[in-house]
Amino acid sequence: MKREKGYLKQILNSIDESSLRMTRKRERLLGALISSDRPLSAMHLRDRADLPESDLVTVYRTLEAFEGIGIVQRIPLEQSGCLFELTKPHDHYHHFVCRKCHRTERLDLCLAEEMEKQAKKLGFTEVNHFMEVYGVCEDCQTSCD
Amino acid sequence: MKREKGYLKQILNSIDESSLRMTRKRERLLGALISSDRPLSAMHLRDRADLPESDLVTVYRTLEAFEGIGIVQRIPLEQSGCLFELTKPHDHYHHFVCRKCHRTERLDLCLAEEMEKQAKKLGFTEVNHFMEVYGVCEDCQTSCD
DNA sequence: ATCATAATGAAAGTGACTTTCAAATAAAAA
DNA sequence: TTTTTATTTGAAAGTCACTTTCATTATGAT
Repeated sequence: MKREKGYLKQILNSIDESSLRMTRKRERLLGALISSDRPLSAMHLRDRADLPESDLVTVYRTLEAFEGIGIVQRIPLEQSGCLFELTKPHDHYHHFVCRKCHRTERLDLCLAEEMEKQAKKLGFTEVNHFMEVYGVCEDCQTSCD
Repeated sequence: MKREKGYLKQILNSIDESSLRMTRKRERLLGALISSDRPLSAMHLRDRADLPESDLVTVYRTLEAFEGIGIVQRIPLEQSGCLFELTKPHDHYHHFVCRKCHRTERLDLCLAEEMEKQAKKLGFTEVNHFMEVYGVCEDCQTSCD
């Protein structure tokens, strides 16, 4: 998960330009997102940000707010739940997700344009898309269970 | 949602070849799937099959069983829940899904091969993928809410 | 410092399944 | 046809991942 130069500055700018208030908790959560080299669940992010157990609700609200201003992307998991990752503002990615350990790799492939074209032909608006690939990563193949 | 000729016979064969027992409830549910021209939720399918409210659990179990033998596909919705549709055995499709009315259109586009190739390069096995496009269909654009 | 707006915390609520386990029923075997 | 065996069902409780409510507190623009 390589990040471009200037990436963080862009993220901070997005926050500044939004109406979001930067509280201590949000700073910690942002730090947790920045420090992680992979998408994490809300619960893992709460732990990584050293927030108390009861703050899960704040984590969800903050992630939703960050998603709203385009600096966080949500990766749906196969059965339920999702992971969150920091993105270059308003960018988006697709992933390979290990269904055992939830390790992810970015997929350098996106059909956005082709799909939007087809969607428009069918009369759909406000189009977005999900495309994720699930499998079992190398490490998990050898471990039993 | 055009269905090929011989489609139903293939589905019945799949059931015969499986270890699934064909009960009255399963027949009704299969009928509900066959008679619908679009993917439906478990609840809608229960209603369309005229099964009592309490039989939702049976509907889920049957859909899971049908999915297991490859004659039903699950279409995840954006926020939570999913729709189910009958498929040619072991085939799969991608969709445009209206996020208001859940009307779906098939998308004649799939990156399976390209993705599987990339997945293998990264060491992933047991790969599958999900790719759905969400938007608002023509009918829902004019209705308020 | 004031104040309008936004964020937080505790607790209850929600939706969509999923599990448990005993009772009923299919299909296979005798 | 009658057993036998495995599968299916039904009712009820449980689970998971959030989401809402609402009173309290904090932020940041003026």
